[in-house]
Parts: sequence; C-alpha cells; structure tokens
Amino acid sequence: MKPNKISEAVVRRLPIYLRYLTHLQQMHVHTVSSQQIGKTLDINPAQIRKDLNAFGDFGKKGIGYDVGYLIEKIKQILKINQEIRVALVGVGHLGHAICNHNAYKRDNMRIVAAFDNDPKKQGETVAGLTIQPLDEMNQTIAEKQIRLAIITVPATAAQHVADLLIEAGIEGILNFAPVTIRTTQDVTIHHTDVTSSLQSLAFYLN
Amino acid sequence: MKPNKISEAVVRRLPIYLRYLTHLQQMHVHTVSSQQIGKTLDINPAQIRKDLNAFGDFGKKGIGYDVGYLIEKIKQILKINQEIRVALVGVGHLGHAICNHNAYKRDNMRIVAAFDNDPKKQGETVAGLTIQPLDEMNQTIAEKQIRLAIITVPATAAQHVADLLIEAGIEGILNFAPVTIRTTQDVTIHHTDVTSSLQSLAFYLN
DNA sequence: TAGATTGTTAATCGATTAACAATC
DNA sequence: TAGATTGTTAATCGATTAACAATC
Repeated sequence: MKPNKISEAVVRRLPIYLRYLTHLQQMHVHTVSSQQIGKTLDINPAQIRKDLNAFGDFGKKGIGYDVGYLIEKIKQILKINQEIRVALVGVGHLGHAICNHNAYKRDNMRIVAAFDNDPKKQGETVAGLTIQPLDEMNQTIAEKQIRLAIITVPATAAQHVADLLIEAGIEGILNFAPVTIRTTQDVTIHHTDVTSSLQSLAFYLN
Repeated sequence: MKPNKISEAVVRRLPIYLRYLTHLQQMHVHTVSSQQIGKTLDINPAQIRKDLNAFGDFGKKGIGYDVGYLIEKIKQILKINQEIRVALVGVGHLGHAICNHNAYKRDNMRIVAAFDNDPKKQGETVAGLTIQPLDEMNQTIAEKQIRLAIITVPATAAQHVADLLIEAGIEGILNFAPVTIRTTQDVTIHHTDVTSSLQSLAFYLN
C-alpha cells in the first residue's frame, strides 16, 4: 500500500466499487476492466485505475482486475475485513429503519447498541437490541468495543450527543441530524440529511 | 442573478447555509457575516461569499448579510419558494421513516404520493398517504404535478423504478438504493446510501 | 503477433483560499 | 474617522482526464 495521502473523493468511491464488484462476484464474473466498471458506475476509467493504483498494483495489463482479489483488497483498505461495531443514538423513525436494515443485511458493519433519551423507549427492543439510556453509553461503547456511531436524534440534541460519543472514544460519526457537528478531536464526521439533499435537487428543476 | 454555471459543490452548500440562516432567524438575529457563518458551519468565509456572490450582491460591505433577505434569495435560487411535490417509491422501513419525517416537517418539499409494488401494502396508509401500485404512477405524477422522486426500493428494482419515474416525467431523483442509477434523459440523480457512508467512515479508523 | 488494458505521467480543469480595494 | 466586512481578483491547491509506454 502506497502511503500517499488519499482524498475523501477516493474514499467515497471505494464502497461504490466494492458494491459493484460484489455484484459481479455473485454473477460469477471473475475478471473486470476499468472500462467495464466505469461504464456501469458512470465513472471515468482512468479515475478508477488511478484510485485503485494509489493502494497498489491490483490489476494485470492487458487483462483487467481479478474480481475476488480486488474485493479483498478494497475491504482491507476500508478496514472492513473485520467486524466494525456501531452504536446508534436516537431511535425515532429513521433510527428504527436503519437498525432494521442493518440487522437484515449481512455485512461487517454491525449495529450492536441503540440509545435513546426517552424513558418510554428505554427497555424496548429494536432489531433485537434493547434500547438503552444515554448514561450507559460510556460503559457499553467500551465493553462492546464500538468504534463508529450513527446519530439520528433531533438537530437540537445532535451536538451534545456527538460530544458524549467522542468523550466515550468513538472514532467516527455518521450524522443524520440537520445540523453541522463540530469537534476539536481527531474524529471523522460525515453528514447526510434528506432535506438538504432534496433541496439541492430542486435547484436543477427546469 | 449571474448566469455563470454553478458547480454541484455550491448547490450542495446552499441548503446548509439556508438551514443555519433559518436557525438564526428563529433566534431573532437579523444580520450575519460570512465569518460567523463559516465558523459555525466549518466553511471558509471566502468560500461562502463567493458562493453567494455567484447569484447576486446580497451582502452589505462593512455590515454583512441580512438574514431574512438572504433566506428569501436562497429559497429562490433553490426554487423552493414554491411547494415542490415529491413521490416516494418503496414503502419499507426507510421509505416509511422518510414519509413520516416529511409529514412532520413544515417545509416546501412535500411528499404527496407513495408507491409500492407489494399488494399487501397497497391501500394501507403511511403518514396520511394511501400506498398505490406502481401502475398508477404515471397518472398520479401528472395529476398531482409531482416533480421529484425518492427511491427506497431494493437495489434490484431501483433502475426499473427510475426508468418508470423518468418516463412519467419526473425531473429529479434522490436514490437510497445501493446501486448507481443511470439515464440518458435530462434528469438529475443524487445518490445516498447508508452502507456506503459507513464503509467510507471505516477507512479513517486508526 | 495483435488486441486489450493497466499503471502512470502530463495536461487540463475546477474548486478553494488569500488578499485587498471598495465601502458601509 | 476607524473598524468591519463584502465583492472579487489572483494564487494556490487538488482532482479529473487524456494519452501512451509497458505488458499480458
């Protein structure tokens, strides 16, 4: 693996490659070219070759990429060749949906704890998990070796919840609350918000 | 409004600005500087001024931006100063959550139709909407003047559903299915996928 | 060998940021 | 006036793409 610094754009494309390669594997396709990947995913083939080559020489000139080998390599790069345990905070409609979706899928990102500050929800289960109060976060995150967190609380609570999570040692956060979360710590925070996404779509209306 | 071409990066930031400005308005703040916005949203102030200035001279030198005025301007730019009607296809856990969330919010992006190809779901209601079969899509989209669509069906069905929506005259699609949707038509397609987002987060684990 | 495709450089393109005159 | 802040240019930085030698 070449240790040049990797841009976020590349990191965001890797899961997209992985998803398509996994699909190819299920179709029993053993080899694929950057051109074929590019055509399917609407990405420039040179871009794909450059992205992959930043981590090593995975392809064969004149042949292409071995699907199974490339899947393994990308999983290594993304560090998802091991189970990554995830906590979810805020079991509203969206949190509920994400928990169920995750339980149904079989991949290495596993939600193993769910928290909510509503006493009425605490003790109930979602996707097989008992909903816990926020003050159990520290202990549970340590005990279960949870490294990532998903925030699906209202905007007003999001920063506070993030602070608690970071304090508890979480290394990355995926935030669905419509607010920008900030931190001085070395924690990666990705934002995603349905409303903002829809609003930016509206810009392109004729 | 200056007619230079606007990059997608800018369009994605506009809703973020709008969100914060709306917050300021609720706090009865009347004026704000690019520096203040930048500090809160973790965005370079020069970036913010440049983004906004691409659409007109909205600020006052030495003073800053009038919050209410800027909100109106951004809404105009995003074309959300009118109600935009949205269809949702695929009423699973996620589709359900998005419908409920949208019904609860009071903004101008309104989900007014929900479709699912499962006969058991058809006729049931979600967030006050009767779930309809896919073959009613064409008529409903025309009648209700629906312009955007949210896809929350499984990956295997997503491209087909997108083709139907585009055929029905939809102008933009927000796709939550873990697959890249392609089209030859002039339709904007944005992708968002929880699994991919989590996977890219994992890259930054120590 | 001929055709295909990678790895990689160089060129291009675009986005971000610094800096400052204008001006409130 | 002095301080603050925009609008905007120029500089910088980074990402994408074209092109092609290497080679399977």
